[in-house]
Amino acid sequence: MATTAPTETDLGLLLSRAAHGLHHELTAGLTSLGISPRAHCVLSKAIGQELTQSQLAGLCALDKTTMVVTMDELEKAGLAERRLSSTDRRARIVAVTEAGEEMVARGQEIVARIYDEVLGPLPDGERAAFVDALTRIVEGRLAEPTPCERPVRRPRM
Amino acid sequence: MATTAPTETDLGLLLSRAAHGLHHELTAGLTSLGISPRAHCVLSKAIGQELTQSQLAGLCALDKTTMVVTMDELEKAGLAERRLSSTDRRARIVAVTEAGEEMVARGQEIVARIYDEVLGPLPDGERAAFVDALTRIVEGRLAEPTPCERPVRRPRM
DNA sequence: TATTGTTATACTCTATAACTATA
DNA sequence: TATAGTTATAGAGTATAACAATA
Repeated sequence: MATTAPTETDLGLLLSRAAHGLHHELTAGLTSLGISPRAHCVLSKAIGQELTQSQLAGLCALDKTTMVVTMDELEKAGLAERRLSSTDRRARIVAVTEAGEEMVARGQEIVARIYDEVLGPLPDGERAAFVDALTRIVEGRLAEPTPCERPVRRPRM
Repeated sequence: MATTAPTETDLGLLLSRAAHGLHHELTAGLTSLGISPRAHCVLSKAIGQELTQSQLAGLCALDKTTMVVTMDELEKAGLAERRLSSTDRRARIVAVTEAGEEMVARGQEIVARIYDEVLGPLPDGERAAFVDALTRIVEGRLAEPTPCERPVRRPRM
């Protein structure tokens, strides 16, 4: 009957399931607004700022070509605009429209509720500690990725 | 100068970056053994067990067709075999070969080292709490995904 | 020469659908 | 009728490459 040792905690699987599960919830929750989690993320980080597409891509961990696609969507939906930078004529500043600000506001409500539900299993006192720990992990060893022959693609957002 | 409120913690982005970052490290670390994180995960969970492909797929959060592909790889590499179940003639039991056991042992060393490095930014006392919290989150609200018209694909593994 | 943004396209990879065999 | 596994293929979506404009 001696089955082998109960597989030790699989951090990779845990994080993968958590990220995918949350992404799923965000996708489901935001469909009522007709916006993707990625578009919402870009929009919410651009609001009230004067960021170029590449700066925004960096903040959202997106490839620059993926940012182009995202901006195309946002512009077509009238939620954001590309404006010429006054200091660098190559760059485009991402400006959020009024409709975009409205969208972010409504999106944030949904997103905040989902975050709250997802963190629900943790006692109040532990939530901040968890998010803080996760932040430190992301900014730690993972911030300087090991070079890898076969590039590892970003997950869907 | 009043830039808008510093975007509140973006749990989605954090988890996405953590999962992707770790996946990247695992991929880079395991290339020396010629095995993918997914194959290692399947192998490590099958070892010493008598699990069918679909049971294993459930444990590893894989689609059954993805499991077929993975098993094809593992079998071709001589790391695992499909055996007929003695109780259900439809099912295939995943058996890990000796070479497979050796591979898991070597892989676990690498994976354990990477986990240790990734959790490095956390003080010793917090690591277990973090993993525990993450586990509860995954087993909480995220365990019963909200129905969603547009199915959200699993991330790459 | 390096960088921003764009376009077009190639590639990776998961999921769907259809099917067989068995329960 | 439902499930395990397989095959083939569609489909989604990110990354690569090449290019134009500018720094």
